[in-house]
Amino acid sequence: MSNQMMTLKKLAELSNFSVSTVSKALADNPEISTKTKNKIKKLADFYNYKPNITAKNLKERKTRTIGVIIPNILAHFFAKVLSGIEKEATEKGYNIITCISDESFEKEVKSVEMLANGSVDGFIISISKETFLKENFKHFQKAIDKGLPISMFDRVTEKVYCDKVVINDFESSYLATEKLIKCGCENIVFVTPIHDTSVGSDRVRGYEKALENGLKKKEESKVLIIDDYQEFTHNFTKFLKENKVDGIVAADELSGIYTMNLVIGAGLKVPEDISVIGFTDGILAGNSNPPLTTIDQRALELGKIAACNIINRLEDNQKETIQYETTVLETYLIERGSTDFK
Amino acid sequence: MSNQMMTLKKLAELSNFSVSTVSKALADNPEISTKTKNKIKKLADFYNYKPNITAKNLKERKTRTIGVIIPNILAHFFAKVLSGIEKEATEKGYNIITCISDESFEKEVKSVEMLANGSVDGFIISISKETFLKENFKHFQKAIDKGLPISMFDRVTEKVYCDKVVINDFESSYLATEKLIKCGCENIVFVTPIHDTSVGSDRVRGYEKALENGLKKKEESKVLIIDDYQEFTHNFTKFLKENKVDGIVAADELSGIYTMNLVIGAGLKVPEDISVIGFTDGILAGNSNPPLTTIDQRALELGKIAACNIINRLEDNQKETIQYETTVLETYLIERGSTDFK
DNA sequence: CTGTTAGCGCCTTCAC
DNA sequence: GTGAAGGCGCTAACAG
Repeated sequence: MSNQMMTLKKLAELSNFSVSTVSKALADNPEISTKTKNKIKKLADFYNYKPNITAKNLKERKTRTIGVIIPNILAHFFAKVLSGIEKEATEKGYNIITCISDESFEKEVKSVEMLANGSVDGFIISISKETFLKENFKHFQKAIDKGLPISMFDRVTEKVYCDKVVINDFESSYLATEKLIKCGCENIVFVTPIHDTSVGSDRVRGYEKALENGLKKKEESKVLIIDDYQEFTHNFTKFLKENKVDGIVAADELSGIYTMNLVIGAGLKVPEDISVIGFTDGILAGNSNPPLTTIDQRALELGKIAACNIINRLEDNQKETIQYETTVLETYLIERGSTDFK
Repeated sequence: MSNQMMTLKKLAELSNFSVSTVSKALADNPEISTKTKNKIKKLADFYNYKPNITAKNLKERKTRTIGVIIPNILAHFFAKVLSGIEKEATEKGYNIITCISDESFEKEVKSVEMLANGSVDGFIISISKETFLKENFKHFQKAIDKGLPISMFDRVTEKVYCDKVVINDFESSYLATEKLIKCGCENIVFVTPIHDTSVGSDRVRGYEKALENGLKKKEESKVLIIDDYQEFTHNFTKFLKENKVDGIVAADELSGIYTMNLVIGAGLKVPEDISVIGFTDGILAGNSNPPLTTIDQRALELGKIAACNIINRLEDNQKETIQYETTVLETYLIERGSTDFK
């Protein structure tokens, strides 16, 4: 904030009115005469006066700013959700302060605590991996107890009572697996870099259920967890040699593309030898070779709804009465070149 | 901001000390006796007291918040720069408010104006396409005149006098083109979706200069501008049929990948028939098929330096004396499968 | 119609 | 050692 800003006080001195008259005039208060209003408005305009937001915030005890805490911004999915949030927030006159937890519990806690000191009116959060591992959600509860509502998206937990928006991960994963089964795949593996998260486990369950229902002969599910891509490269290539695989469901976009490239690198063909489906309809999926069939994660809508949820909550006056809601978005399959009927 | 926050005043009532004593005690002011300090600190701890940032900001006339205005967050390059900014800012105790101009002049102006009312202490900006087209940079100058410094990155303009950080776009593009010439390419086209920007025109110049210096026979440069990808798909496919092309330099990552896919889609081989080089070492380039040779744009460092620039400026007291600087980062070529010696 | 006063929460003289 | 007072910039209740 600079110190050469025009203030009501200076404007009052310049115009020979009192501070409150100036304030009222600029607010178009009917108490003030048109003549005075015009005089003051002209002056304010001339000096390019803009009311100081910080002072206004202090007075009104709100900031019209939302804290957004996401695990990672390099994943296209989160970038897209963020753009959805930003758009909605801007339209409704809110700013967003973005913090990246980088999948770290500690950073997440710090970000919440730091922003809970009056910097924001509420939060939009997608939970970090480490937080799921620790099963420690106290920092969220503390914020809520302080009067700062939270709106969660995608990675959520039933341990915290607040508004949430997710896609139907179980069904989506079921759908993807079923699609592969219909394509004739009989040895389908599930690849996941997000095994510890809520969405990760829902997607595994959907995959397993689809196998259980769909395949004639009983086939055990195979879930390959990615902690480190280097390591995975080695392990998966080995796995491909030692096991029959004809279908892959990947829990996100990058792992889908990455796995597909490993398959191709191993001399196999996609989709002829192995079909691949990923999650998130991002920039990778549309531009890979072959293009990746995906479950659309509806990132923009997730962001929009998450923002609406928190803003409604903030602007609602009888806060106690409204129940918290979990919105579940339906998804659909976008068929591209990485899957095919055989 | 919630209304159930602990304040100095409440703490004063609870402890039977005055507000100023409580304030001093918590600030570890030596005037206060150790006994009182301990008593008050314990109480503050118990009630999880955190000083209200807004009030502090008003008092100190600063926000420790930086406004970041970028054209687009879905491009991996900008997401990466943003993560670099966020990291550096967080470490130095600053928050960032992010606005996405979406390449629109109007949104950019609005964002600057809105944040210039006391929401932020300064700006980090990468200029929108439309702003370059309009050649109107007054909104930046106004912010600076108000005492809000600006730090620009990547897309900059010499019309505004402020700190800047860029890569050596001319040389980088020269390098990329030269590389193709060394590979034996003789019909190299330049593809650009950012023709109107500073970086866009520098890269075209680098390409043209390299052609001029490197090719034996005089070959005219061919710059294909992408306004709309749909349209480009049609035009470029036609262009490929009607013209001899054996090398492509793309001004960013997506256009590189996209063009490569069009080449492959037309039945040609990369790199055997046509070599391709793009800009930005992003997630697309590393995972395409073949992987794309690129000029690394050093996004993380750009973000870090842009953040350092603005923070140094904000924390510097004899503002007048320090000259504005433009930092130019060297780049390097990351060779992958889309180029090859013939 | 206009001005005085008070207060949002914090910090910082200055007085006791 | 502790407290009272004033002010950051704004708004609003209350006088005049």
